[in-house]
Amino acid sequence: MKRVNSACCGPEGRTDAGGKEPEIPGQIQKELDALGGFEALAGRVPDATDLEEQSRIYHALADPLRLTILYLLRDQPLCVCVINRFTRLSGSKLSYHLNILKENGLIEGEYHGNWIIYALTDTGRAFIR
Amino acid sequence: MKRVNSACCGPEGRTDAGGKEPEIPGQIQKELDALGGFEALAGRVPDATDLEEQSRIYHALADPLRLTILYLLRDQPLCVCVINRFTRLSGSKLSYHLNILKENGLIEGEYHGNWIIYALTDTGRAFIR
DNA sequence: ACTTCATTTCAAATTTTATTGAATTAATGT
DNA sequence: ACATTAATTCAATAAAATTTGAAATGAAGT
Repeated sequence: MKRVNSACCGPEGRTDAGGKEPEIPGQIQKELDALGGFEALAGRVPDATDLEEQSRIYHALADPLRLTILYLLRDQPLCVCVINRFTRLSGSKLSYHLNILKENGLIEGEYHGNWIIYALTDTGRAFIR
Repeated sequence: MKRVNSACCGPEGRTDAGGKEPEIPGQIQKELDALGGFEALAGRVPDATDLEEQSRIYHALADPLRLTILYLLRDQPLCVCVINRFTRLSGSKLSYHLNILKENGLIEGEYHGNWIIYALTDTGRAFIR
């Protein structure tokens, strides 16, 4: 890791005499204060529900196989059979990954006769260029 | 983004020794043909390297704690000490998550005197609005 | 050199996620 | 009702990610 300016930005005089909290370097403290101080940090972070929703979607996207499926569906809906014929996965494995994509709102599936046809949702489409 | 015929036909074989491919529903087959047939599917899927890179980034984003850190860094760089004071995580746990964000190019850190100051990279910023 | 502070690294334990193969459901046709 | 095909579900296992606490590192001050 790059190391820079060892002398410059120490903590300036503020002592936290009884304090157990770690010191904060002066430059950071200054920028923090300019933006409303430590307390204002909370306002920049989405609430827990929101963060969990976001991270669930990212988790669904975090696998090359699942991304492959999404790209396959980019231009047209497909039955599981075509996806399977392309990926050569075992049925249960493919089903497992399709389900993760579905549960997290990236694809949706619908029976058409004997087959299930999967298609990207709008959410899914937003991630596939 | 590069799209190349690579993700197809991986090492996982389906045990289909009888050699009979599953049927494809007529409507899907028609749409498939209109877009170049089954063979053209490969061209719509990025190559394996590309997919892995994408999924590594999504994995880094797939955790509420790590998203929290990214949002904290949205408006200014911060030392580990401030992030820690906000999140109240153990040092090693925080370090673990910072490292995942760093390894995947979402943040970068640099020593300033006694502290390490982390900041969003351009890549990281692209995901935090 | 020694001490302290901020942070990281390591190894072991725990938790979560993914893979496998067998069994099951759903739809269609006979 | 029975057989066939498409796809899912289940339970067990394997693999990967996360958490924990202790020890190590790097920088600055005494």
